[in-house]
Amino acid sequence: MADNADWVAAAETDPELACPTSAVVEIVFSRWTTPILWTLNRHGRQRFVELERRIGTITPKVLTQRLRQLERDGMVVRTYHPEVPPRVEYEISELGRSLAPLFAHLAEWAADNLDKVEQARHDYDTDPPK
Amino acid sequence: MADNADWVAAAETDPELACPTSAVVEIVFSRWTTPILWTLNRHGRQRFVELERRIGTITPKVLTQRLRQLERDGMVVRTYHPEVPPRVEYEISELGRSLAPLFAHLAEWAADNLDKVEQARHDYDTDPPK
DNA sequence: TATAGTAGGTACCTAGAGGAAAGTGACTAT
DNA sequence: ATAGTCACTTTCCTCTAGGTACCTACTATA
Repeated sequence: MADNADWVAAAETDPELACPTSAVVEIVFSRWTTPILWTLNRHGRQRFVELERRIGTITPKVLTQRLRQLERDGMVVRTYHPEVPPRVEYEISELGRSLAPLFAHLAEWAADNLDKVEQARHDYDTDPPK
Repeated sequence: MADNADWVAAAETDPELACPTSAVVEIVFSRWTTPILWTLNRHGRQRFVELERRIGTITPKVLTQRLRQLERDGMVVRTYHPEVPPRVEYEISELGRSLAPLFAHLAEWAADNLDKVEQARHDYDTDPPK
């Protein structure tokens, strides 16, 4: 069903960019967005510092930037509690959750094919062309 | 089927990065790779300049870089014909073609949800929080 | 008194990605 | 003799994503 015909058909919708997925790739797969969405989906509603600690290597500045972007795109819902100390909670939106099957698909492809990529890299590096 | 359980199950495979899809995202969705793979899949085996013209805005330097990377990752097959002028043909590999359903899935999500993202952005911009 | 915790904001800096433009080599067509 | 083709390569330059470090206000705790 999701075969070559789908791909070709979808391509017709945006002939000028030669790739109808460019827009969605920028939204969904720009830097840090997958770990953030993944963590939010995995652990449910959580606070800024929890997110920061779970992702591990992200800096607060960048985490804020990405969360704002995801909020603007409607993928994440931010709830501010005006307390002291301040409390802010982030959760994935319905739109964000609608990516779950896609992410699962991606994870499945990775499980099936990542070792092939590794193998190809090894082959290329041990016997470089020309 | 591809629901929350899949997502969670996949997450268990790489606890340290908090996101099992990071690796595959870098391989498949790094800059220019989707337009290149899309064009290769759409128009079949083709030469460097054809690719260049179809993608439109890419520079030869970057196109070469991305094609090398895709070749190393086993997504693209390069064939060199030592003629004058030189002739090089690129085609998508079997591994690359195995991404087709995933890309179709992505295009489907885009068709269903891109306008929601647009709407969310508009709402955010016309009535910014706080 | 001073320190920690929270959710950021701000200023500064650097590395690296990517663009522009020209060059290359070997041959062909005019 | 000159120009053109192809598939790059090289050089130079810009831009920006992202990192480091420090700052904010307010309170509870030691």
